[in-house]
Amino acid sequence: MVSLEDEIKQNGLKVTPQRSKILRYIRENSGKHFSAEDVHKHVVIDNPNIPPATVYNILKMFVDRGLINSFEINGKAIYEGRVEPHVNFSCENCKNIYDFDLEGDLSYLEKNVDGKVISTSVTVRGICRNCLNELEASEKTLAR
Amino acid sequence: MVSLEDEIKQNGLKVTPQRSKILRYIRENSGKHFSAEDVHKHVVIDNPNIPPATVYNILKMFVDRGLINSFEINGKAIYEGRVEPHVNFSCENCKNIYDFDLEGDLSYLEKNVDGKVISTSVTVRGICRNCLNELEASEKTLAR
DNA sequence: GTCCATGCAAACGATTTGCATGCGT
DNA sequence: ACGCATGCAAATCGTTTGCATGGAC
Repeated sequence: MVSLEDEIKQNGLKVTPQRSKILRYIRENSGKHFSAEDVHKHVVIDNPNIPPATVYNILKMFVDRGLINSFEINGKAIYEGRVEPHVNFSCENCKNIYDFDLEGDLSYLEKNVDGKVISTSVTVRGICRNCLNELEASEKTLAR
Repeated sequence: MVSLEDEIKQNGLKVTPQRSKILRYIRENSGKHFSAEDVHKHVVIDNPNIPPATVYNILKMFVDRGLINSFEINGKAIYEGRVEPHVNFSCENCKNIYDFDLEGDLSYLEKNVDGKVISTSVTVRGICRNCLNELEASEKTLAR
């Protein structure tokens, strides 16, 4: 069994409490999505002096090493523990991000790509089910 | 036949020279990718006083109306005329973006999505063919 | 002991906002 | 003529950089 600390070391990085804590947080919430600020807010609890810059650096390193995944939406980088391709659905209304699975064996994503692939993200902008329901409800109210 | 100006009008927007020029530029270079700054540089030729802010506003409106597509990479918004889903391959080395086609009927992308889809982008980070070749060549040179 | 990581402050760059003027309808 | 669009300046926000101190190996 490979610990998070081993993973960090195996990628040529030194193990520090900050790095362990950040990787653990993202990995243990694999279906969730975090901005750098979200991660900073979490690490600050145990580590009151850690500046945002350090969190930004650590996150970027983890992405470069493939330890976590990231994509950008609404002008911000979003980090997640799920590294295999899936759909990140971004709701224009509530700004939440939801994961959905892709169909099939995923090879269709990279079949025509000429070059070396590091990571693949599918981002869908739209209106989520919750917001659709609420918008529908408020339209009915207005129509009364 | 629907002109670009008609398309703008049909989406509830007023037609102005700035808007026509921007939409035409992006649509006539459908396989290319533009940052807001790229677009601004082009419009400024005919329109020396147009501020970046106006270009940003126009681009964002076009995306919201589905007239063009956009995605974000390396901290910047990128605009393109191709609105149907395809692969945007971003080379970490040369920073160029290349289009590749997706396989099949594309329904696999949104099959599991619960909500209303506005747009779908597939972004692949990697190293492009050109850079792979150059990197390989320079490794051989070093090994001599 | 050496080198890399952290902590901190300041800078940066892409984008947004507010407001007066101008133009499309 | 009305209302939205443009032009302009300033502000905002996420992120990056430079440098001194501290901790991992």
